[in-house]
Amino acid sequence: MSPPAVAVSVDLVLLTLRSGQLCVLLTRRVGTDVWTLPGGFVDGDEDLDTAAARQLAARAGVTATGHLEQLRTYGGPHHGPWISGVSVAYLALLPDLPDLLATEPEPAGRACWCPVDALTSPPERVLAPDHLRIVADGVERARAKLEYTPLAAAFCEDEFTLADLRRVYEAAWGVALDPPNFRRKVLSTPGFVVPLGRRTSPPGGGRPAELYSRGPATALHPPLLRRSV
Amino acid sequence: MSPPAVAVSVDLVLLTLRSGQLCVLLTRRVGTDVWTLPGGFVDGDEDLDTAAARQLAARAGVTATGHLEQLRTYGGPHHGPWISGVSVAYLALLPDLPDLLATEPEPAGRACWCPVDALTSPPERVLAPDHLRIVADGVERARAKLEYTPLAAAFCEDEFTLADLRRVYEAAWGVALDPPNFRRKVLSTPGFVVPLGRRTSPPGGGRPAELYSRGPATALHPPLLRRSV
DNA sequence: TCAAAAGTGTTAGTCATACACCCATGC
DNA sequence: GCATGGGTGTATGACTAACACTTTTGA
Repeated sequence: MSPPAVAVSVDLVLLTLRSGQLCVLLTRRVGTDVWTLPGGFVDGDEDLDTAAARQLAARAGVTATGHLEQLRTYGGPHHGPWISGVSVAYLALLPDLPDLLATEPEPAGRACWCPVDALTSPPERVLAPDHLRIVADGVERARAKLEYTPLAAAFCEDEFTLADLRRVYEAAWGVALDPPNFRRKVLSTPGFVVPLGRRTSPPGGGRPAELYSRGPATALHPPLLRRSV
Repeated sequence: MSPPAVAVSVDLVLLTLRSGQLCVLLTRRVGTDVWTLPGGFVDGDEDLDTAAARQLAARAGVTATGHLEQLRTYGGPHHGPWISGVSVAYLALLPDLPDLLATEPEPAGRACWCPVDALTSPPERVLAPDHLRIVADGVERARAKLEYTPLAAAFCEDEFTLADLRRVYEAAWGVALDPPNFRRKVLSTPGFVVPLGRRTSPPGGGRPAELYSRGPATALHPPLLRRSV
């Protein structure tokens, strides 16, 4: 007997930082008020990772910058009306893309960056419940990975200051970090960031900050624990 | 147009500790010398998690004890001959099951616990390359999760001593841990283990050790870092 | 009585935290 | 000058690592 075949789709949890808030990209289904994650079906001849990268390029116009990883697979008859068959969720961390809504193919008003805090307690924007679960998993994964990987830099531009990096942690964790200690911690972690030898002036005055780019490390030793900076 | 449909299977990375070695359950394909992970197709009307639990019960005769979580999903045309369509891998951590080979439905010689070190450098047992990748991902996930979750206890029986727990870490990480410091670390982590008030004698003499059971914690604060016990 | 394993005590070194202070720029 | 933010110094406290030592069993 031949095995049962089901449709496989890829859904993206696209996270970025806008105005100090962690935001996720949502799209509105045609003719409804229901917001969902961007995504689409996997082509028959492409890899899952390839399908996710294709969706990311189509939705955000991004290929090189940022980070993309598989999050989790959801599926089965109990996962709600918006997941049919099996859904492979991917998590992407991107720097702020101010011109995103202009470059994507969706008409205006059909996609938006929504602060993740606005999805819960009480929700200011209604998301399909199965997709809400996926967003929660993605946010939790991102928050956890900030601790022991250098992924915070994926939220920054290619060149960034340590204050930029610190603001990523502060926005994602909702805590205030001590700038001097944060600086020491990051610089003492091999391969986290590499200094560029140039400086940039902060808006509104203040001493120019050194510029850094992402380092070669894939894990942080020691980790930057949430309660220890 | 209707979306392309593919077959979805669930594959299990079943880890346990045997004689102080981290081992994975492998099955041999009929009429070949190729070893693969146990698994099977997902039924049309069942959840992915349900399908994984069903496979686990069928393969190891286990339902209550141990830990089962989704690992990752593999798929696409470039993932080798042994994955057709999409494969959702699950990771299970189990206590040593001495009677496993007797209770499973496979005939003798068709399934075995294989030390994970015997799969690499140089391999003593040949595993399908795509499945080797899945095993590596599962082992890495397990090793990492020992640091910041109480999952080490999933490798132990329902009642265990701190020495049992310590041997899990030592086997998984390949390091020797200082028993006094390990004891202090575990007992000072709230919810990791709960004392039962009873004791058991170690084989071959020695002071009886206190018995513990798994605690309610789902994460370790602070984590039990690999280089810090 | 000896070996083995559990458990306690202790100390030196390391690291995190908090905060005082200095530097460099815009206004 | 003064506000603002970047960056350095430093002392206190907490925690880790290493190991000496005691306890309790089997042989």
